[in-house]
Amino acid sequence: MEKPARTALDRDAWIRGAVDVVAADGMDGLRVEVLAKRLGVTKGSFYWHFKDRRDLIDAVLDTWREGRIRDIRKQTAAEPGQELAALHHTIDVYAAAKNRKGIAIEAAIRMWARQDPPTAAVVEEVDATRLDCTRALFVALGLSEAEAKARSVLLYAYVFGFSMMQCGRFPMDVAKARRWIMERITQ
Amino acid sequence: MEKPARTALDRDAWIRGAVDVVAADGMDGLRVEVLAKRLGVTKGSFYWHFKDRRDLIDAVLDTWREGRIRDIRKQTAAEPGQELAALHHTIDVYAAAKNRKGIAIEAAIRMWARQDPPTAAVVEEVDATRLDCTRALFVALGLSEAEAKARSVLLYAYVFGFSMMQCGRFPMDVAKARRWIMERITQ
DNA sequence: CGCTCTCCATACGGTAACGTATGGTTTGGC
DNA sequence: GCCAAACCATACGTTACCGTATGGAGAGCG
Repeated sequence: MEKPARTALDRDAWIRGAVDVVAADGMDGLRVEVLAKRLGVTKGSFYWHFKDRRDLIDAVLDTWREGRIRDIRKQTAAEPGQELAALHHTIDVYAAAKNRKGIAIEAAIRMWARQDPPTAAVVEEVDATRLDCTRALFVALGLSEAEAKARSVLLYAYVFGFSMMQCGRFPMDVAKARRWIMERITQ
Repeated sequence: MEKPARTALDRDAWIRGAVDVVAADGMDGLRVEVLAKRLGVTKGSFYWHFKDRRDLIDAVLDTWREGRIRDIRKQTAAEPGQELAALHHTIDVYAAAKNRKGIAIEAAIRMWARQDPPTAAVVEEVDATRLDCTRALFVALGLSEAEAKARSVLLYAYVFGFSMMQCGRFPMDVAKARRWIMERITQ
């Protein structure tokens, strides 16, 4: 009868390709015919799997939201006594240079959210989840609710903000600064 | 003979309109014919004042760079003894909700810089200037070079990052958190 | 008045992309 | 072997936008 597995797989292939394009060119750069060419097919295939371009965008957003929420829950699931290490690890993972693609997607989606309310809602959910996860870690370390929340905000603001900055012409010891900042946020 | 005043003025009017569009729709949304309609003229006028669309983008970038550099120098020009107040004021100005348009332009240009090396160079110059200005304030407050640089990075990363976050679904006392964070950065 | 220079409108050809319609190819079930 | 469903290619009409070519209106000046 049906083959939802294969269908789901092919739809996922489109979504994966779309995510790559978004990372490289932003949501505005996500074009049906361009993506089709990238995947070696024509848009006849696209309009079989998706209603229209908006349908693809929504699918990308859903995938992103679920992945980010699953990820932050995993990163912040610390054994008692390992909360500080989990915080350090979280900062490292999100601010890491190896995460260039993830950062690009974050930026693209947040930019797109400025003109698309549904996307803004998704970003809001992801941010709330992330903030709450690190808040819980800070609370477990003995801080007050208010300070735990403030530190969480500072943590993510730093991570996102640093990824948007171009420090190439500002001479400094990056590793040293990073260590100092991490201490400042977590201790 | 010539009337550089009027010509410069009209070119500036195009640039001002372009900046508005960039703030609202990003650099990809900056379209010659759309902007012309916004300004109540046709693109015949545009191609009189500009060589092509790229010429307009470069003009927008130049205007932005000069404005940002002039602005940060003004914000951080503190009398001796007023350095801490200047730092607080700088954070307030850049992170202020009243500065929504400025923040939108920052985000749009930084997004565009990801795919446009000349823009990346402009962003790099602006960032280096800003970082150096606050670095000088921290040094004037008696901190070491290394710590002054680290604090500057944290300061701007926080400002930019916070502007990209959607904290609507994260319940907290925003004013209180902001005060805590500001203390954490400057003291 | 007539000339020139500035500034803009109109008209054009070309490209890219959207979404639809329709037909062709493969594949699993009978 | 045949049918139907899944999947994709092709062709089409439409819109938006780029950049160019060309003409025209108005201002300043002799």
